[in-house]
Order: sequence, then structure tokens, then C-alpha cells
Amino acid sequence: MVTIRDIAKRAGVSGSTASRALNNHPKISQKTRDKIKAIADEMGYLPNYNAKNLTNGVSNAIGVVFPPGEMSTASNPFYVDILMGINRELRPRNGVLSVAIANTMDELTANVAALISQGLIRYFVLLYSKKADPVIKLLREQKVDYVVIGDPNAEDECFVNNDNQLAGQKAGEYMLRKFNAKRTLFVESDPEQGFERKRRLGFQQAMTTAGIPSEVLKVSLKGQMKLDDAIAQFLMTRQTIDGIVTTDDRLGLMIYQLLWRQLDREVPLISFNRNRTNNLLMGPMVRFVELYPQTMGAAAVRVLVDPAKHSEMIPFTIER
Amino acid sequence: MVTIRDIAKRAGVSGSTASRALNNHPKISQKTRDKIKAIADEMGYLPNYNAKNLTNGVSNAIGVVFPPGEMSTASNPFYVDILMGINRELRPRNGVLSVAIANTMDELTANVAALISQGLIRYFVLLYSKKADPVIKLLREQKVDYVVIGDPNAEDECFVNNDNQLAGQKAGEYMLRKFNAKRTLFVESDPEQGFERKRRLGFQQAMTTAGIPSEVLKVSLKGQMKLDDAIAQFLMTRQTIDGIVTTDDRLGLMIYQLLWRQLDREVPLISFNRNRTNNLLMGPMVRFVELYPQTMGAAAVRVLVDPAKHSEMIPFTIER
DNA sequence: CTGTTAGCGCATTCAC
DNA sequence: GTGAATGCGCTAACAG
Repeated sequence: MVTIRDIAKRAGVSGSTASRALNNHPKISQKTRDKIKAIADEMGYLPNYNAKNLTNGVSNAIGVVFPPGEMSTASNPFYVDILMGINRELRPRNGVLSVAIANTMDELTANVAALISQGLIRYFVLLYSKKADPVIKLLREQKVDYVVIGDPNAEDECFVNNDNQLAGQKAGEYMLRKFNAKRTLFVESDPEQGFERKRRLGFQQAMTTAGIPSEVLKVSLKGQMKLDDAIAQFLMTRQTIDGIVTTDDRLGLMIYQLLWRQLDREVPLISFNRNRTNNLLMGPMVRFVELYPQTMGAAAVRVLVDPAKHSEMIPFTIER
Repeated sequence: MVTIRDIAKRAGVSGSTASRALNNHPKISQKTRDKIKAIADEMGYLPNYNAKNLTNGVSNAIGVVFPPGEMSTASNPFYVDILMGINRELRPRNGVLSVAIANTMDELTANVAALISQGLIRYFVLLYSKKADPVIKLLREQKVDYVVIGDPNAEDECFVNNDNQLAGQKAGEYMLRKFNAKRTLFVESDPEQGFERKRRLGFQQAMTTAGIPSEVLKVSLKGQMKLDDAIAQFLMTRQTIDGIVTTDDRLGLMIYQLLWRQLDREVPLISFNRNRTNNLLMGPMVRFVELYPQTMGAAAVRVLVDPAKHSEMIPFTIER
């Protein structure tokens, strides 16, 4: 391992000068700075972050908090994309990504607590949003910075989000305008999650504006019942349905096919949360509200690191 | 922050004694050990791992390496479960979980390199398995320990895996025995991934043993074509099919429904890689080969930490 | 069994 | 602008 002293020696300066040069300390002549940086490069110097963190009393890591297993939602694959985005923004800053993940809220909270005190982590990204969250309570007590991906729970909370209501509205309008669908069914799974409710509200608003009654089907993914049958039955009584907007593409795939089978014709569909690896759901009448999870992850890091940034809304698009 | 000296002072001993007591050093009297631990507890002491790591020259973190985005496979949601399992085993040891994730192999390799030299991480879990992997090359050069989840690429490589061939065979036998299916179709997506090929081999072996010809359909998830149609067409020419075994439950969902629609009857299906949040695919004739990803993650940590352990095979079950 | 000393790699006083 | 000295929190010799 090549230390800062190695390069100091090689440059004929003291350790402190080398340190200052590498950290762009203002009172170092441009000349020595360049020289030292060149040598460091040449020797393949990489700072030891354990030492760095020890002296600064903080960590270069950010903690990413997954939702507890007990509240695991439908958007699982989303997370990996967010991680990718976070790391894309983190790597150039030489940050590392640590995760907290557990089955229960208690374990999760303990995990975060450990990261804070053992590792001195000062920045966190929450991959979920929940009111009265014990993790957030802890974070605030410890005065560490955090950003939630999703709806903020308090005024002063940093967040990265989509405009879900607008997205719902645009999806509805798209149905009307491009597919001329007059009886679109909105399918949601768990509207307690704020984002689903907002999408529905936006959708309903679009329908109201167009003077069209809107129909909503709630499919709880939690009950282990025979969804196929239940939904098929429901659809049977709604033969006039000529469009679907759904908040989850797995739900979408299912209903899409059920409806196709029943009506013997294809019905246009718009789905959120596209699963990139899931190109099973497609066709000329299928669209996705693309939310750009990687972009969201990257934005989270920016909001976290830049004290001036309080939040970022990530634009969406509707595409095939 | 309460340091080891604080508790030493309070206990009337020296720093090193306190350190030794807390680390269960053998040559500390049971009495002082208990006393010091009690005090530490009472004061809410938590070790500073940056300091610890600095002196030991190693990290308490393990690095989890995701497959590069460019080779992202179908098993995405699996990963989150594995993380959960890893952390379950890691937390009691006060370990932290860091991740390396990137879009390209180059970025990923750089990420891992940084974790090694900057963070001094000495243990890695690879969430994928690939021949001639540059990350593995790096890991071996740097002499850090790692374990792959999946097929090992070399004799001396530590791994955690399922017996995929046996699983394929059992799935085939299950079809024959429980569903009396004589013309089961095996659906695979990307057999270059070793595990898919093994499952197929096992399946074919079961069929051969039973004296039944086996049929295999390969559905590449990579081509952005209209799979629906292609598969429907294929199925049209195979009206005698009376069972399906598939390596991916999204594929399974699709084919299941397509076939149902075409034949107007339900066909038994066995799928791998169950997506826990995906209880859309079910019914009296649906089974899953449950691979227990959480258990796999936990096993990976054990293999990594225990020098005597070289590998672990995680048993599977076939269930509804 | 326990205390003293030294040092991990780095950043930061304080002098010059 | 630069160097020498100090300490972050902890562990590992080396005494005793």
C-alpha cells in the first residue's frame, strides 16, 4: 500500500505538504501541487479512507436503507436500478455505498444505528417512505442527513420524487388522445403507498376533465387468493372496458392477458414501474410511464451532498 | 462518542486492558472482563470501526458485487433477497455490507479495486458467475477472499449454489408423477447462464429415464421482438403439450396464460426463481422450485468467514 | 494477568 | 508556502 508519506518522500516534501496538495488546500503553490499529484498518480496512490475517516470523524460512505421485508412492495427490481444510479454519482466522489436491509423494522433500525455509530456514516438514502418511521426518527435524533426517495413526510425533509399525480393524469390523457379509450380501467394494488393514490388521483382528474366516469379496481397483492379468478370475474362484468392503466407491470401483464382472452381483442395498456428485464409485456398498444430509477438514485446523492439542494423532481416520459 | 478510554477510566484500568476485555482476549480475568463489559454496556459504548480497521489494516465490511448492467439477467428481484440473507448473517458479527454496482465491466472492476485499496475490504460476494471475469482476476491478484453465488469457475473457488441439475430432474419427475404429464415443454431463456443449462439437463435426464421425448423451447429475452406472437405460434404446433417447466416465473406466467388461452384448458406448470412479491402466478396446477435466496446469502457469508468452509449447496424444495 | 509505549495513515494546528 | 508535531480510537508488542 502506497501511503501519503511515500509520495512525500519521493517528492522531497513533508507529509503535511503532500496531504495539503492532494486535498487542494489553497495555500499550496500550483507548482508543488501539480508535481505531487503527478507523483501520486504515477505511484498509484489511493487514500486510505479508514485513516481519513478517523481523522475527520466522518465517513465517506452513504447508507442506503431498504424497506423492511415486512413491508416489501411490488417494486423490487426498481431498487437495483436506484443503487446503480446512486453509485454512478458516488464513485467519482470516491464514496462508498453501504446498505441497511432487514426483515423487521426493529432490525432495520438497529442496523442503521450501527452504521451511524460504528461507521460514522452521516448520509442516508431511504428507498421507501412511510409515516412515523422509526428509522427517520433515529436519523433526526442523531442529526444525520438523509433523503427519501418518494413522498416526504415532513416539510423540511429532503426528497427525490416523481410527480406521480401528473403522471397519472398524463397516462389518462394519453389513453383518451392516442387510443381513444372511453372506458379506461385504473388498476391499483396498495394505495396506502402514497404514490399509487396520487397516480389514481391524477388519472381520475383527467377522466373528470374529459367528462368520463372512471373505474378503479384494487387488487391487493397481499391476500394469497386466486387473483386470476377474482379479476376474471370482475372483468366479465365490465365488457365495455377499452383501456387499462396500471401501477405495476406485473399486474398489467396479467390483466392484459386476461382481458385479451376474455374479450378476444387487445386492449391498450399503460403501466408504471417498467421492469427493464421484463420485455414480455409489449405490443402496439402497450406503453410505459418511464420513471428513470437510475436518475433518481443519482439525484438522491446530489441532494444529499449539496447543502443548497433540498429536493429534486425527476421527469417521466410515456413511451413504448 | 464514548471511546474505549472513557470506559477504561471509569473502570480504573488501562486502555489496553479494556480493549482486550472487550475483544475477549484469553488472558483477561473473567472478573475484570465482566466488569468492563458491564460498564461498556452501561455507557453505550460502540467501537469505532474506522479506528479498528485502521489498526488492523483490514475492514469489517464485505463487498457485494452485482452483475454489470450490461449482463443483467432475468433474476433481478432475487438479489434483494440475497442481500437480506447476507446482512442477516453479517449484522451479529458487526459487519457492514458495501456494494459494487455499475453498468459496464470496466466501471465495476474499478469499483471493486477502489473498495479493496481505499476501504481495505478483504471479503467479496459475487452475485453472478461468469468465465474470464475481470473482477475475479482482480480479486485473485489482490489475494482477497471471495465467494460466488452460482457455478464456480475454478476448482479452488469458493461458492454457494443450488444443485440445479437435480432440481431440473426433480421438476421433471414431479410433472410425471403428480400431474401425469407426458409431453412437458421445457422453456429456457439464456442457457449460456450455466444454471439454466443444468436445469435443462436434469429435466431431460428425467424424461429420458421415463422413456419420454423431451421438448425444449428457447425464448431469448434479449431480442426486443414480439414474443407473444412467436411463442403463440410455436405453441400452436404443439397442441399435445400437457405440462410446462420454466426457468423464470415471468416467462412462466406468460406461457401459462398463452397456453391456457389457446388450449382453453389449464396446463400444469413448474417455475424456478419465484418472485415472492409476484403471487399472480398460481393455481392448483402451479408449483415452484423454491431456491431460498436468503439462505444462499447467509451461506455466502459463512463460507467467506470460515476458512474451513469451501462451499455450500442450498437445498431446494418444490411447492405451491 | 495488566500497564506502558508505539504506531496504523492522515489532517491539522502551530511555528517558521 | 512549507515543515514538525500532535492526535483521531484502537490494538499489539513489550515489559512486568
